[in-house]
Amino acid sequence: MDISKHPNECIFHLLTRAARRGGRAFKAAIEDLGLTAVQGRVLNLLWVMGDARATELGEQVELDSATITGVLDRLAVLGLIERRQDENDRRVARIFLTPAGNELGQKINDRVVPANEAFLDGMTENEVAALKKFLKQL
Amino acid sequence: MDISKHPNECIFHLLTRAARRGGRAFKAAIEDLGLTAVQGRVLNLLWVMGDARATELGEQVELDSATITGVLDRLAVLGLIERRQDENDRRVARIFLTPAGNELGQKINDRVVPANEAFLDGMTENEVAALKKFLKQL
DNA sequence: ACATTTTATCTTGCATGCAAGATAATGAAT
DNA sequence: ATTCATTATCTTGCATGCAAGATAAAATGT
Repeated sequence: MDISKHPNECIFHLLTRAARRGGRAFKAAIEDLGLTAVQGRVLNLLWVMGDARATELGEQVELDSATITGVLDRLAVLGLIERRQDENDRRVARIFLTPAGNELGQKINDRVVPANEAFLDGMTENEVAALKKFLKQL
Repeated sequence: MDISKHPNECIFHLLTRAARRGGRAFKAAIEDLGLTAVQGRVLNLLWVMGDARATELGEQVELDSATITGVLDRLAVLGLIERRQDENDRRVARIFLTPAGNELGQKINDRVVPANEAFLDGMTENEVAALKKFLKQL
């Protein structure tokens, strides 16, 4: 199949479409908790990691420093996280969950597995494993 | 593998990361032409389709009407496209490439296949086919 | 014909996404 | 110690991404 005349064969096109659909599905899964998809992913990631540096979170969710700063700002305003200067390296902003953030992080976590299953409905376990393997190596 | 403790197993996480990497790769492939990744994809799509309604373009690239409006605005300012009211249905904005847009659309198209190959380097043809099939059905 | 509903696009407001550059603190080299 | 390079974060400016709602034109129902 010739990509040049079939946009649907272009990997960039396909990845963008799939990611947007996934983003909407995840957003729908956590919408009632009052967070956007990105905020939810960052909060859940922090819940899994315990605490982390701002840049570390950004790397995990593939956001650059400019973007993660804004996301953390909003999570802080919502009272879900706290920024504390690292004692050993005062350049570092160490991020902690507040009790409210911890609670919400866990709630999101409880929904991740069902949301994944719903989104991947129709694919066999082997197919899902293959898809994930491909996505990881890109 | 338990997703709840391993963000890297979450399909939303994996799709977002892969799509962002793809976006950067595509952007790098067309950067010297002076367009963003989204603008490039829309212009190339229009080049393939000949002409199209605004909404039609938005559906293809998975952008909603609010977003596609802005993208088309910028492409129009750059002198690459023209908006003409459809004669049969005056609600419809029919989008046409200008000569400059047509030329640029083709240049982008010439780079799509090489950029795909570079990005998918390391995967076999069968793996690529499987990946695309999965992405299409999500 | 007229009111209602639907459709295509645009507008507004806010949240990413990212390039480029500013700032401050650490580390390395002399 | 002082200079230089590096690192972590933040700021600015502009381009998506999208919810909600406005607007105008077309289709539908009575």
